[in-house]
Amino acid sequence: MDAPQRPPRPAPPPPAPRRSPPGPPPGSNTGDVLQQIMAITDQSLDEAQARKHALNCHRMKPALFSVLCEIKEKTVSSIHGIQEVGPPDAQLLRLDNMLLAEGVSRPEKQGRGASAAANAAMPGGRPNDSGLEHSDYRAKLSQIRQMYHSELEKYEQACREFTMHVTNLLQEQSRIRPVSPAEIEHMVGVIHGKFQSIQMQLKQSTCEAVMALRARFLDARRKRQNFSKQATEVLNEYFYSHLSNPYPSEEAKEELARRGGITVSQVSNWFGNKRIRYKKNMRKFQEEATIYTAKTAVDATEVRGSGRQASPPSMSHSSSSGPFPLTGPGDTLIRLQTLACVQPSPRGGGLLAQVSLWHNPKACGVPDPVTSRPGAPVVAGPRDRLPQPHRGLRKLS
DNA sequence: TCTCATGATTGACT
DNA sequence: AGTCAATCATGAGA
Repeated sequence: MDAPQRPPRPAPPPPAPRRSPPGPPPGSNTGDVLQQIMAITDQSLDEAQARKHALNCHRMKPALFSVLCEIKEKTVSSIHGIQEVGPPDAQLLRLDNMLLAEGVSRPEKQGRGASAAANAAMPGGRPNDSGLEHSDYRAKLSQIRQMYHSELEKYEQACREFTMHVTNLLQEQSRIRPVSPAEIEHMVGVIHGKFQSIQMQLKQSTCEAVMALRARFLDARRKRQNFSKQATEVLNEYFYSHLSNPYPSEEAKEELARRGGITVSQVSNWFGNKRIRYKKNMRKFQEEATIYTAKTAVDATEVRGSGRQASPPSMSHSSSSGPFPLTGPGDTLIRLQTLACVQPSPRGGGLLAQVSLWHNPKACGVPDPVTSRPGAPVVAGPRDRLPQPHRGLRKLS
């Protein structure tokens, strides 16, 4: 079909009925065309409706419509090119993968990923480590997940509604202007694309939130943070009340961790550090030892007085030296050493071995390192260490 | 800013 | 696997 010679707008292209209006035949000059247009605008509403109906019923209408659609499609695609269509976004994929790995993408019930991430984030990475931090992390992750899903649902709802609205609108308009199904589909694609970019922003900010959360918990493992006073007291109390054998069993460690609000790994670290530092510089710890052993003695007295146990059973049975009545640091060792000399253990190592290994490899008769030889390292060198009976003892306990 | 204390990490050892 | 010893890294106080 040849292009109309008159201006394309504002009148719809009525090829056939163009002949119907009275007046001069289709003119070749612009004046005639303008006059026709003016005539149309001057028509009453009824007349216009009638003409519209006539146009819709015209036998050439379907053919004309499809041709116009074709032309329009070509024009539109040449203008927009293929800018809307692109490969699946790699970044979006990455975000999806990360959210999936973090357990955020899953619906509310936590998946394995969430708990795995939570475990990984815990200091020591143990599933049973520190319920406090664990639950805190999970709670925050759950909050993020909830927000993410609620926002996602909102966006999807809005997208559905908007798509439906635009589709309806285009279908409505297709009665009066050339709108092909492909164009509607394209429009829907454009809308989805726009909403997808919004979704990506949502995913991105969710990822950021998760990363920040992880950083807070995961990096806390590397970042040194002083223990609370409560934790330090609990650990010190155990250490000084088990000075002859400061090797808590797994159960005792768990109990200490629970009471101090720290992890089992942290308890192990603490005891490792404490043993070494105590041995290296006993003089420095003398005051501390006095305080804590005195405290323990007071507690023990209270227990005897009330007939009740002050500390959990696992704390006292975890080490063979636990139940000894302690009144002071020096007193502790003297009593233990004396006892060890008098009563050698039938197991070969026994208390003597514990005491001598921890404080003095030469066992009895050696001055108490805490009281008599302050500052002097009694410790054997790293390579001439004696065997460690606590291992076997702990296995037996 | 310096120093000390202290929790965490690492490699070797048993 | 648990521990020791050395070392690192960082928080806290002077």
